[in-house]
Amino acid sequence: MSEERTAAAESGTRARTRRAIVDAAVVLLAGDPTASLGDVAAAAGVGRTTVHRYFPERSDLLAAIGTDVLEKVEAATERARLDDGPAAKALERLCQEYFELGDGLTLMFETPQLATWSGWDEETAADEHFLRTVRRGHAEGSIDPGLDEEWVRNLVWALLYSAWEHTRTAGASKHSAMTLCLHTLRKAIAP
Amino acid sequence: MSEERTAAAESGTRARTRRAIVDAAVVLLAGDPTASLGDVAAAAGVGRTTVHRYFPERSDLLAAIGTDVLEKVEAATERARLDDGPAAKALERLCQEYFELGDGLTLMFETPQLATWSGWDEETAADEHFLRTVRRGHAEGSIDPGLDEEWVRNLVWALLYSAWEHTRTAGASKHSAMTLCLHTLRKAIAP
DNA sequence: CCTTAATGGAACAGTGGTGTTCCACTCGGC
DNA sequence: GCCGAGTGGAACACCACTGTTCCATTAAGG
Repeated sequence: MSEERTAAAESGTRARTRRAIVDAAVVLLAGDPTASLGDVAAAAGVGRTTVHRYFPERSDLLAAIGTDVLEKVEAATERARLDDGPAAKALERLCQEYFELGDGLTLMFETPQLATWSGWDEETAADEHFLRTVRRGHAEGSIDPGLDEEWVRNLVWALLYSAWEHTRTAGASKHSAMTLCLHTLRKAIAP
Repeated sequence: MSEERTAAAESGTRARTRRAIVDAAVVLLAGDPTASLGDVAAAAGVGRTTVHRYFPERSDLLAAIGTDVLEKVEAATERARLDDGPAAKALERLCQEYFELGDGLTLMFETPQLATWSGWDEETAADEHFLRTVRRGHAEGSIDPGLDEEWVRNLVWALLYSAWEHTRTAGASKHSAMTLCLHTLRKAIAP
């Protein structure tokens, strides 16, 4: 009973290789969604054959990436403790957590297909929690009631994406980009 | 002296066909940047051969799209009369003009390669005018001096993209999306 | 140390988009 | 009605990526 299970539990080595491939793919595909599997393999430092061993088809890799990013989003959402304190402050904390997703941010933003690939067709727990928090902000008066939930969600993602791009193009530090992002968000959602 | 010139002047029919192809390509590629030339031809209602007749290589079509969108951006920028009145108001007018770009907006936002394809490698007149207006806003006190020009530019594009997406996903009307966009921009850039 | 897991590389067939050529067709205007 | 510009479609070679198989080599780990 040391190993196997329904689908999980891989030998340490395999788990590590798998991670290397997924991580490399995230970075590479964020920059160029059409990158070939050969490129991914090279970036991950493994042979193309190995990539196919772990992900028989391209779509399998995409699905794995989707699941991976989703997990990170869910984890970040939990860390933000959305139910604590004023809703507006909660969204700021969420921004800081999400910002750590880095290139995963770009993928989420420009490749909504990833959503369809992996499990989450409909609303995810994180998304639902987000929208609920915005409504709480409307009720308690810390978020402009003129901005409906979906718009606030779009806004937050757009700001995060902009901030991430700002570090890549304007060469700004992650910290200063985050400061601008939070500053802008705070003013935008204030009643 | 009825026709030809350095590069312009096509027989009315050719000009119309050309437009149909470029317009269809903008809409199609905004939705899926990997769409094949066959798809573009079908969307434009012409044969694949015809597409190649006008644009020998795929990159030629991309360049044409880049030029086309760029022209529209420049025209929209002029219509916004950035030098009139308070800079903050000028940016709001610019937003409204840019919003009319529709799918061109998506392309500009997620396909910065288009910039490289066509002529404008470096700063364009529109971009320069935009940054100058932001600086004017800083000086006259209508724009938050804590937000540097590049960030404001990123912000405006991100808001526009979000608003456009908002009409496509949340099914919002163009008008309500624009209202949210302007409302958010106004608060975000206020000192 | 020795077995097994894990890997890399070569070689292959299949696929889909690309770019080209050629020819027949159809308009619109003279 | 005629003519040529403009077009569509078929057929073709080409190429990059994909997905598969097989084998030799390496690293892990008991």
